[in-house]
Amino acid sequence: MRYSKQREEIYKIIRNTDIHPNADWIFKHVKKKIPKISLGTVYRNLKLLVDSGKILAIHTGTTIRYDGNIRNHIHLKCTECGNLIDVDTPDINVLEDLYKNYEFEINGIELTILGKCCNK
Amino acid sequence: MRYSKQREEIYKIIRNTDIHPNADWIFKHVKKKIPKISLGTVYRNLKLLVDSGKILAIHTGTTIRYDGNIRNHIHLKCTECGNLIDVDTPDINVLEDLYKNYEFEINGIELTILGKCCNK
DNA sequence: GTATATGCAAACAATTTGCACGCCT
DNA sequence: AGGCGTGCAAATTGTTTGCATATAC
Repeated sequence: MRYSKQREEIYKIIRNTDIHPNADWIFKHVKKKIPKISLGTVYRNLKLLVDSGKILAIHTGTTIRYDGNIRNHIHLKCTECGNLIDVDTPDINVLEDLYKNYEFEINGIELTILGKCCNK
Repeated sequence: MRYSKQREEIYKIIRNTDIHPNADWIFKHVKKKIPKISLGTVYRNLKLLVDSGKILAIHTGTTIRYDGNIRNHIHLKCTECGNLIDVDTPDINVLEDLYKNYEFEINGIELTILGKCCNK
């Protein structure tokens, strides 16, 4: 993968926020630095960053959201405002143990806990 | 909510499968019973069924999938083929306890465990 | 009879892709 | 110089909506 100014900026933006933004939010923000960037480029780079393990894609709701924190963690998701709060994950080995009889090789988890946060 | 043949068939189909189908799969299957049904009707009824708590919507991946099993449970999701396997959930009270200091009122969870199932 | 549900098609939103050009290496 | 990355616009995919007609109650 070759260096690109666009990809670097996109990555920086994702690393520096905890709101778990979607492609459009990222697009609007990269534009401030690189006004001519196109939405297609944002999507292409997001895919590259996810595939290379630099960021995570969160499939919750209708749009894909992105997370610069690639440590295992859990999201508390507010059903009212969609807000996602990062919390620590219990050790993945506990899960391996719990489901060992399903012949399923665990390599990650996506846990979303639904409820209401203090904004509502 | 008034009775409709269409909604009844859609609900039956979802109850009688464990593949966690998406709207299009459901559409194709209802058509066998009700050939003139439209995709719009399927989507409208899926929303009604979700809102009335008869089925669950699973937001994992790019398309919404539906689940006729409304008991709390966890999905083992294969990253290769997208297959979802139902497994039991640890008591939700354990989670309430674990995250009580976030001022977050838990009312549900969506846990997807990623890995490889025995098809691959 | 009246209001809700339907079928159809058009609209919409999120994401992907083809192509000519530009810029890393 | 060569090839990967970009900008732009058009294409795709999944989902929603407006409207006239049909159907439950």
